[in-house]
Amino acid sequence: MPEGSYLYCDVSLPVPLDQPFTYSLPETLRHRVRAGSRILVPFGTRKLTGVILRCHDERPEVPTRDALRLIDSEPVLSAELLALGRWIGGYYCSPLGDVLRGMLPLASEIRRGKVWTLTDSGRDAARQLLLDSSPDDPVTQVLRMLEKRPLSSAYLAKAMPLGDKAIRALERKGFIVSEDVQTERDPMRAPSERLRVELAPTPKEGKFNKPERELRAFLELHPGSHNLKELEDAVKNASPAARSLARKGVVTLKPETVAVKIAIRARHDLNPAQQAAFEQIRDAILARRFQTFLLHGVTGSGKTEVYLSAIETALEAGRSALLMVPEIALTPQMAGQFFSRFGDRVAILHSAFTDVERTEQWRRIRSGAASVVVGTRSGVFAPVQNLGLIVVDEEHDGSYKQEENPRYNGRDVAIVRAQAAGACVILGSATPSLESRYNAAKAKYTLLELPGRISGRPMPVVDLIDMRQEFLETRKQETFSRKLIEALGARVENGEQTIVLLNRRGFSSFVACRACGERVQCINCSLTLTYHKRDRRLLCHYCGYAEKVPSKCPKCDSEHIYFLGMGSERVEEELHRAFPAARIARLDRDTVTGKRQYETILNDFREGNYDMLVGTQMIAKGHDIPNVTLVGVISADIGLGMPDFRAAERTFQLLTQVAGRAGRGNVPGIVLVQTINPDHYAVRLAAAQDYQAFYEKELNFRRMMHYPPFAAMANVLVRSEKKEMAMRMSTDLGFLLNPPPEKLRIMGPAEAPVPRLKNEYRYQFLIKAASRKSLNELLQKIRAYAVDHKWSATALVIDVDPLTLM
DNA sequence: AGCACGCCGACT
DNA sequence: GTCGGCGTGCTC
Ligand SMILES: [Zn+2]
Ligand SMILES: [Zn+2]
Repeated sequence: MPEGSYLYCDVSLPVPLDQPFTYSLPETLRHRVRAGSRILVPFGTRKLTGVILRCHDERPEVPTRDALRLIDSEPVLSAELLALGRWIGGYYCSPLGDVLRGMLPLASEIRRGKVWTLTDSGRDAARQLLLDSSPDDPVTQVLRMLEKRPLSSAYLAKAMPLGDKAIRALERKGFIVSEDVQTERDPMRAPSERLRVELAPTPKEGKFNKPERELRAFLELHPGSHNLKELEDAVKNASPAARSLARKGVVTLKPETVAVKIAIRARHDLNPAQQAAFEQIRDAILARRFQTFLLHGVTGSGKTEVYLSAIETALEAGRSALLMVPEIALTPQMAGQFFSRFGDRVAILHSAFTDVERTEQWRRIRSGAASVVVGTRSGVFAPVQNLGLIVVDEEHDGSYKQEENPRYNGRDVAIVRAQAAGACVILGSATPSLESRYNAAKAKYTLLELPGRISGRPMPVVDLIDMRQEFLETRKQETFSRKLIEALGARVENGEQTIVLLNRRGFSSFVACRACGERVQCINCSLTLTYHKRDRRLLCHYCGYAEKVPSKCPKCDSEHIYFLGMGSERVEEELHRAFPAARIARLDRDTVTGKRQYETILNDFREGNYDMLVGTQMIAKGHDIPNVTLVGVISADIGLGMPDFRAAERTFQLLTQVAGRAGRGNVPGIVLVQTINPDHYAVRLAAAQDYQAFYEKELNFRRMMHYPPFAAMANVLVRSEKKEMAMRMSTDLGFLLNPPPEKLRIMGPAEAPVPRLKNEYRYQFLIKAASRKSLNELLQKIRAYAVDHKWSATALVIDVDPLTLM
């Protein structure tokens, strides 16, 4: 890496303008700038943090402004990662600035902070106003808050959602001023259990209060670093004392290293199938050859042991390894497996960590101190050196796809990164995505199969229950079939645990009027509101809008309101009614607001504090769901009716995954699946646990319809708050795309499946292309068209390789 | 995307 | 007359 002296640098900025900006470098920065470092630059009236793409001496045609400050002396993005970012920008049609922002260790750090301060005249005005104006006037409130201390605009916006106008009015009058601040994260803000305190090498002298003196004395007596929380037992008020001593330079605070205390776990011997799979992977790693493996094995077939052995091989060869897991699976238990095998060589990248902890993990990875990285989707950007292996567990999982810009798929980015690095990739799944499995069939990937469960554990027995037949026989529309009730009752009797799945949140999915047929809709979206009984309100699952439960029809005033469609909350209630003595827990987005509750509920279930676990797909995913003897599926039909070509695949995956939770030890589990589509191939073949048959059937459908993996696909959506605007954009784009270029099929313009969402009208085009190249060329043409016609940057949404078509 | 500038209705 | 609405244009 050349370290010369440069006059200019090209900077990528987090703005929707897909171009670099050239800045001149002041004397002090000329020899320090490097491609991949962050830099603070003036941009219009603002200051922005961008990433340096290139340093050079070529005077640009336009006049330049001076860069302000270099943030990193060492690049945060290596040349390898910069190149990967460029690839993502091109492939997924996203501005490079957006891509790079998402690759940085702390995306939040990029967001510039603005702090509002009262001016002198503002202080006078505040005193006046506080005397004679109403206290709930937003202007008065803002002044009162700022009188105590300056506040960040983010804080003000949160405290007063409607204070925006008041703030601007006050600024115009000169009562308040704003200042751009580059927020340096204050390490002292972390909770005490996550901090270690140590005496500074040359502690400064000064006046101290009692807790400060005691803490200092303790640290002199017990040299080394101590966990701050634990110190509080020995020294009263240690936490505030440590923080104030740190400010005075007497002690230093640093983040606690994430430590899970588990004894180094002995490695299991691999069974023959595992060994055979491992040997192929090992050979590729040792040959430093880029190769992608698809490791296909049912739940409990021992994929993890293969991962662990492969990672070990990479480490022994002096290379590092990256393990990607779905968002929901990254739990302490999951991390613990890796700590126990690889000790402190492991770094965990997790959104639940504080900024300080994440920075610390990131630093350990870049320095090479950590050579095994466990992370989620964005973990693919971990700054590992000398990458030898990337494992993508549950490769079919939807959480690898980012549903906002840049809309990349972490699994696919992993493969591109590995290819550039000459590394291996293992894609693991019990239900591989059609794309991956097809790539294996075409020999683009190497297929490795792990047949059956390890140590001869039996596969579960799956029974389909035809709910149409059940209705004919009982003449009653019940939630639970007689067979399921009986099976659940027997488990409660025996003290065995059960899992009950219904992949739909809430109590009932809509509220309707018997008199006029009206269904209560969201005011922002063309969707019905879901009834949430516990919260006594109707909720929109897409925009969060909520309203009270109506007692009469909002349209015709009739009081004959009824609730339709069943959700997990109602299943829980009906189970309570059917089994009053059973202890029941529910696991879905409504009972799990943070990571903590998820773990608490599962731990309680594991310890036997509950008899039944009801929930949505959350109870099917995740590695730490305990196995049970009975799994009940209330309705396999949810999702099958979705206007989405992946509906069958998703249903198959979900049913297969939840069935995998059945069976303990040598006792085969039982899975009872209720459905009104017992003949649908996704349901039938999931019950038969026949992946191969499903794959072939679904592949035929995709081939016939020119869907992936037989076409490269993109969803192009235009949106606007004004319906006419959205329609005009879609018709204009329709003309541009007509006639469609060679080798491209274009469906649209059409209303999006959700025509109005978050107060925006939406129209879409589905583009299917025989070649990647022709698809990308067309998409770039569409982008250029949008820029030429001055569409707002948010009006056009391009989703390459979409997972959902909403 | 932000943010400034600029041009028109409706309030002191 | 000013205040404040949001259309338009620019950012190295
Ligand atoms: Zn009505
Ligand atoms: Zn809504």
